[in-house]
Amino acid sequence: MKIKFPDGSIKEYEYGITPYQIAESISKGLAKEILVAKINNQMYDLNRPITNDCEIFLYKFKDKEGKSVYWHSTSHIMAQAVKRLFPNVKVAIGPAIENGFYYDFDTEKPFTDEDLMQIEAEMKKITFEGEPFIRKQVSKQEALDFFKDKNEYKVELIKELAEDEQITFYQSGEFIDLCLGPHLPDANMIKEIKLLHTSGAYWRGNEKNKMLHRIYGISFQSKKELENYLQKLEEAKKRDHRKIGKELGLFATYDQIGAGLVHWLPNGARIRDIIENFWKKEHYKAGYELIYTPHIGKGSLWQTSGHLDFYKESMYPPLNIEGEDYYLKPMNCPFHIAIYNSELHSYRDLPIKYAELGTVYRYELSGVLHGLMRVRGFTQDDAHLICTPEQLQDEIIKLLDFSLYMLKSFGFDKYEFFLSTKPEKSIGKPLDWEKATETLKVALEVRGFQYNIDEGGGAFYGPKIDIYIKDALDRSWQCTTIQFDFNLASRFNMTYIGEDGKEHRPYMVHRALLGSLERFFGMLIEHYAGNFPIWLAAQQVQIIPISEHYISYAKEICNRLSNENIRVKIDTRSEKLGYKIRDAETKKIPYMLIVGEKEKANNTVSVRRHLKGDLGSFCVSDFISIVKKEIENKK
RNA sequence: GCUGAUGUAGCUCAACGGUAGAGCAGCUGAUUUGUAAUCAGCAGGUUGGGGGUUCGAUUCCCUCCAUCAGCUCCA
Repeated sequence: MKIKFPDGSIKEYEYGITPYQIAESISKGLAKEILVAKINNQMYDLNRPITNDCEIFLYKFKDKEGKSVYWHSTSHIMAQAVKRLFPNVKVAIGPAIENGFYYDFDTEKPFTDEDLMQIEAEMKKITFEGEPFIRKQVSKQEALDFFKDKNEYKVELIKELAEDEQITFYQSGEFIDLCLGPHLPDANMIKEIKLLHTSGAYWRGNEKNKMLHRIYGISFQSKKELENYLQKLEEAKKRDHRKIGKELGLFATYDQIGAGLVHWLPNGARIRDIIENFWKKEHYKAGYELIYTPHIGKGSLWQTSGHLDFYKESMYPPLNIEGEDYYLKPMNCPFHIAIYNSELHSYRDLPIKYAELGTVYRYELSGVLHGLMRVRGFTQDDAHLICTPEQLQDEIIKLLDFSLYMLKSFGFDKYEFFLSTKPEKSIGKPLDWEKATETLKVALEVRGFQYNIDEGGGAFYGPKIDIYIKDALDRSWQCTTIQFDFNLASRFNMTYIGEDGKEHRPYMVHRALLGSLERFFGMLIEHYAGNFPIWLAAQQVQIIPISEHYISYAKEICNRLSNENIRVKIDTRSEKLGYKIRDAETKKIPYMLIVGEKEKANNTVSVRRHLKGDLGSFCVSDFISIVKKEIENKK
């Protein structure tokens, strides 16, 4: 048999050789590390004989494929442990996920933390027993017979498989499960296991189905890796915007006012003001007109826009005013279109770009609300771009550039692009959808951006490009969305007068760059862990007089900085220096200026940088220019 | 919305079927300080809201609200 390796080399092997033996023939080290193989695009267990000429890939834990198998096998071990401890529990499905694995169980009483500890201990026992994972091929009938009367979930899964499909069972010890595989050679390869938490999950994600109990966990090959992972979780917890938001007085929600309704506290509001000012300035520069529109509008408006047909479940019930229904706006588009339609437009006026920091209200299920990330009222940095067909492609490319410029300004420089296509529930002609999708695609390709396609993930009114950013912990967040919209233009009968003197239909693109100010702020907080760059910091400088004798000198400095538009305060409390420094550090104020006898005599300040410490003494004008430069560079 | 957990002072947390306690923050006073916590005193709570059981509830039960981990969905 000829076997081709990833480097292109081809070697001859005996019929029936296993991937493990092949790895062994290359090196003992490799054999020790590999977890799974891909044979002609099919994932193979390491001990599954190869019976054809093929191309082979071998995967280790560091590979996505390796991790996935490792975690999937761990989920089987978990199911096995659960079956040992709770024999009446039925197992449903248990895949590997991005970070670890889960398994869903049908059980009367949910798992407690003590149960998790017990299960974890049992899993350790199973890994010590080290039984091999054995792959068994069965017919559909055999499979059905096996699970009949035992487990309706497996029966349901099997029934959906094609008649002639190869069905496989995997057995480890006494535990047999329907499973496509592949798996690790044996349970002993799983070294470190941690069960993380439990939750409810509907069978097949459908709320009409029975609620199952899910256990999440993760496993690694070494204690160190597990510790690193847990540490990363800790780090994420420390950066949680909800925690930092409370500590720094950035934002709050209140029970008595309502869930998901955000209050921007003075420090957070100051940062928002800075973001908004920057945003407005850049939008004017980029040729946008800023507008403001109302928060409610008549039902007929939302009927025309299609929102009442396609978006009603996210809208609040109407307010009845003088016999007329008014709805809180879930989007800004109809208002922007009304402004456009209020006068006649020549092709010479286009493109028209209306931008608005528009506050919208959407009904979100109470269970999904989350800090600033998922709320019920939020402000989109919205804009609608209305242009001729000729301008379209160019405008989309400009938009991509503008988006990235904005994101970069806030310190985000890693992106992922998603192109979302026509969903099932949609309005508009298929041909329009095709054209729109193509325009977005071309824009991405012109800029050379790699992108993923989210099939059926578009909005009901058009295809879209979403940009996800990666933060300091490498987590992805959805930010920019650029959404095509052929439908509203025709629903509201938008037109412009062309060169030919006739009416034409313009194209419309709906976009939000930061997404929503609330979510974006949440991302900023977590990205910077609350240590905002100086241009964003609510307070930039804290002046700390060493004792009351230096307050007047401190005030002098404070005035000079204030006059330069630097956000500065003085700590006049009669506390020791260390106390005031600690306080300023805790508040994450970028610069502390310590002033005492020495500074007063020499007309200087002692500069301490947040998280960095003492930088030595500077004359005030030098300090001002350093700070101004830093603000200018958005560092 | 659903499953499970949680809700005690501004914050972090403790305690209990017999009307709640600490640290930090706050206030007052003393101190006048050199790069991450000076000392002392004071004040601070309808134990998330409502209802029930009980001689007595903050504790047990019900219900509502909110939060957390998920399911589902999205900016």
